[in-house]
Amino acid sequence: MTAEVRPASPPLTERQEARRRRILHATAELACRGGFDAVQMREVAEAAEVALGTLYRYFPSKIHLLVATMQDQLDHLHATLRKRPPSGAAASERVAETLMRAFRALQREPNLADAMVRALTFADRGVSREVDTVSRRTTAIILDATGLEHPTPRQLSVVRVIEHTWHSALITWLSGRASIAQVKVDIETVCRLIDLPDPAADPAADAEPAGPAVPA
Amino acid sequence: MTAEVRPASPPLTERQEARRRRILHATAELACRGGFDAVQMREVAEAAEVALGTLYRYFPSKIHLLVATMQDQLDHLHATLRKRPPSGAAASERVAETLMRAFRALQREPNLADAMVRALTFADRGVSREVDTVSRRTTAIILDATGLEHPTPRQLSVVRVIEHTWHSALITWLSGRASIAQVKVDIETVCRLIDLPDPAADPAADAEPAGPAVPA
DNA sequence: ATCAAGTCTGAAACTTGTTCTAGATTAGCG
DNA sequence: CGCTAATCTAGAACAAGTTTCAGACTTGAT
Repeated sequence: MTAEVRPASPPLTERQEARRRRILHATAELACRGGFDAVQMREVAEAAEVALGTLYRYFPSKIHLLVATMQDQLDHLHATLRKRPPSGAAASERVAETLMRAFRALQREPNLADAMVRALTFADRGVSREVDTVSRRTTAIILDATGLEHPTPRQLSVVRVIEHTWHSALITWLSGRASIAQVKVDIETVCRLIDLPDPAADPAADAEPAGPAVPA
Repeated sequence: MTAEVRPASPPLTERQEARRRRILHATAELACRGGFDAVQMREVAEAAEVALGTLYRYFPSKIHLLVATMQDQLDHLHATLRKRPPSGAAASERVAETLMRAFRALQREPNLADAMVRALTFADRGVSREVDTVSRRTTAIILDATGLEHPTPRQLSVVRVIEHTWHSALITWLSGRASIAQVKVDIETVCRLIDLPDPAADPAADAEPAGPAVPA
């Protein structure tokens, strides 16, 4: 619950970049077998061949580490998705298709998914910045799928709702409380919101347009 | 990650019931100042005047304890809500009104909300049963607000999506990444799904109707 | 090449959730 | 009442996240 060293990351040397990569790689490795609990800081440090203190210098907590891993994986995913854009006619279909593709990717490594998603939702205020980065990337993926160039505030809210559903549905699946089929139905259900017309004037829609409300 | 003693709870003696109450009360107390981190098992035990081992006999983990606390609070809430049912004309308005009332209740004790919600989303498979109870109570509250007597599978999916949004929006608020106004907009946005007509035939809608998919 | 500042290592210590043990208490029953 | 099984207590012990520290190593600038 400490650590304040964000104000613009100083450029890393090559060896440092390599260490960072080794750490993230070891983390994903351990997460793939065993999930959240199997990612133990001492083991990550050992597998990445860095001292425990160094691991904590790079990632100030286990949660930071796993959220950073998620950022990493999201980058891969976004790149993959760009290569073959969704094919549906309606925006809602394209978004649902995109999310189901992401879902299938997560199903391939359910333990890794477990580790990343649990970290994401367990993160407290100290990890706001990093969680927000993940959220912005997810938003970007969804907006890409909609094809919208200049989304209205209402549409942004719809995208947020889709993201909420996405995260929470993942959790219920990971904790064994919902089936894959149910997640699919829920995603398709929420995506229907996209195609709804914007009501002309709704004063509630643009209270606090976007951007996080992170306190100093 | 052990403990299997659910198959019908044996009736508790009076003293046991009292202990259970003391524990839940102490938990809520500690949670109110300090949130999730302030609920420390040793402190709960001390405040409730039971031994640590006894605390663990009643609630096999901190997560179980906090989820049970949430069940407790939900009961209060549901009772309160029944007294003054929502007044909106459309089902979507009534649900939004109900959830916003619940939200305002949580705002009164944000630390307690933090403890309960974090526990809920962090819970792993070992807590499925208890989390599912909370989920069913939440569903009941929402269905009450809709006024629907015999919801269709599609409508149940909508209710699940609303629940997803509710949980996830709470998390973003608790972690300081969304304002109260944003949560309000998101809730109102997702509630618009309720008033959508049921498309006549959608084969996806009734794959795996309801009920948790908890493995033995 | 050399010095200062910053970084990395290894190891121990500390915190808090969880488990375990031995003995005291309690509850139900004949 | 007296017995037995279950429950409760106090406290130690263990596990994993986090912090700390002394000393070795790098880096960058002179």
